[in-house]
Amino acid sequence: MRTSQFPLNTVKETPSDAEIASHQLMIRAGLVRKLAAGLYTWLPLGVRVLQKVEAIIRDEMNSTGALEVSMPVVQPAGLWKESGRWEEYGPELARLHDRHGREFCLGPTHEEIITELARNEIKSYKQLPINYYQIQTKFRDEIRPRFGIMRAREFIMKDAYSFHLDDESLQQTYDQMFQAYSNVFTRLGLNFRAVLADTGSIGGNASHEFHVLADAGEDAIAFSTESQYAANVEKAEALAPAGKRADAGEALSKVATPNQRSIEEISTFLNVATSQCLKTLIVKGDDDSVVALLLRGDHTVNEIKAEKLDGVASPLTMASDVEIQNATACDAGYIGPIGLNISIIVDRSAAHLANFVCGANENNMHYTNVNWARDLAEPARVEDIRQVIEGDLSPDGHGTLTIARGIEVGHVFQLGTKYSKAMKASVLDENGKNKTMTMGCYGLGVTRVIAAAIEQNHDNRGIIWPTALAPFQIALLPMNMHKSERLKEAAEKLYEELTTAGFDVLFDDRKVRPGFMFSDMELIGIPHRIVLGERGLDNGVVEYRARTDSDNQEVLLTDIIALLKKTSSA
RNA sequence: CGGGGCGUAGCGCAGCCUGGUAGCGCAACUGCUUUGGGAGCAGUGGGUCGGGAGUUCGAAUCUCUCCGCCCCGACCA
Repeated sequence: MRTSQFPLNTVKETPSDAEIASHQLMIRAGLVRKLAAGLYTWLPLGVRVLQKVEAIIRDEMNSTGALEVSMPVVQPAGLWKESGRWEEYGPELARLHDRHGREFCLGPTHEEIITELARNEIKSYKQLPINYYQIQTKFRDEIRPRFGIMRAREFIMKDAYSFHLDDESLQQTYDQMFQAYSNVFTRLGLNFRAVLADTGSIGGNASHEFHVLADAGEDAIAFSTESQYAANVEKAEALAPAGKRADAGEALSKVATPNQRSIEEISTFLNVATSQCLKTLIVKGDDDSVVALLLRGDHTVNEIKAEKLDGVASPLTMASDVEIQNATACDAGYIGPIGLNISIIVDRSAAHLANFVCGANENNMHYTNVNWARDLAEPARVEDIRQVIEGDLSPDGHGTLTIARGIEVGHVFQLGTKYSKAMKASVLDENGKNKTMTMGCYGLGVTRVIAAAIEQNHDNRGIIWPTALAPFQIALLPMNMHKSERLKEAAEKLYEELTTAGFDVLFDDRKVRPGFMFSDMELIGIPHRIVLGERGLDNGVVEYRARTDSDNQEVLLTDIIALLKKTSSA
């Protein structure tokens, strides 16, 4: 491709409304343009990248035997009412009417449609298992679209849905999909983790999210330093600290702590570590009651874990000042478990504390050297209610946890019969009996994975595409070609040879200055660059430089193709 | 949804407080020069100042209203 035929819509200035690197670079490199909040147009360069990703996904999906279909974006409300999601889904589901007043929605996902297809087309167990997939545009009316392509309202997703007679078959396909996803992300050259996800109320045996590790990620991931264990921070179990609780030391004492309310203030004022303080949170319980949650001072409560507990209101809600006054006779900031007359739930780590500091249930007073069993009863109810932190023991017993941010780019899920049951999708089994099919679903964010790849691969000059994603493999840059017929001939010849050798080449035949070409090619992230100049031509050499290199390398014109074949396959 | 901010040329912004008829840089176009890291000089074109209403002799500027966009958000205990 020639730049004279393939415009590069690059911009030098960083758009003011782009926060993260991938968003800025996608605009600057001319991959996308914003149309409205959360809506983007893909330019020719961006489409090439999209197509690369889609090709890899198709390749991996097809090799598992999955079958490509294409379902409508506009979906009739009836099916959503059947599944119950017309009511379940909030305003994120964009609803509309046609000219006859019939109700429709823009598909945020396609479970209903595929289940409708399956119940009509699949009658016998002999047709199972089957796995349908599509690469399709989705629409979710996000509360707050942000980060460009990363959290857009309209986006492209590969979604697959498998149907089975039994759970064993589902597990098999699930494992295949897990492997296919790992293959896709590996081929795309991404640093990713398969993360254990909560199967929640929908049930099923397993669910994994695939996350690309990047600082701009919206999710925090905890993963083991030594094993394959990885989980969303919200879901990672916090084990009790190892070893026995320390023995009680000095006697309990009550100290004045005027105007010292927060853990940080108390820690500084009394010169004790925050991990030696006890944090007492008062939250709403069932009915009109309130409940105390006890945590170590350096830990934070995990709302998801806490609100699941019996006696705790869901969603987790902090008690009001009035409720705190009624329950404790002191202000927030001086609450503690000693003499507290409401039900108490103690975090595992807090139950392991000895000689700790806590509020005295009296304004401007705290206790020090507090010990369970000696100064107050042993915790009656110990639960895991906190967020894991870096360095915690890995829940699987191997290694400790590291915490990194991740961008969710894939999710594989054993759905079970949620949709097939609601929508009566069944087949006849060997005995001629009706049997509800069991389902799996497997999503992969096509547009998001591109943003994620850029987050993970860029520098101050622009994008550094992994080979598999690059819109072009090679940038062929002749220096001032318009001034030298000899150079033009050599460049044309090399372009021809490279193209014939099977490379995607971007031949910069614009009449622009060298620096301009270099900057453009670096911004759009072409992995390999060949510079042709008059001087080199005299010696039969060109300059080669990989996007990741900092120096040029002189290569004989006759060797360049062999070199590129070697480096691009390595 | 709540809170904060922004909307002026294709892009990035100034002007607004204190009303007097719109400017800077980049980009675009033309010419000359230049030519190995986003060139220089000269010139040209481009604006319903987000929309509407109001106050005023006069509104980008003040008031009201609508729209669009961006950012942040429920552990003080």
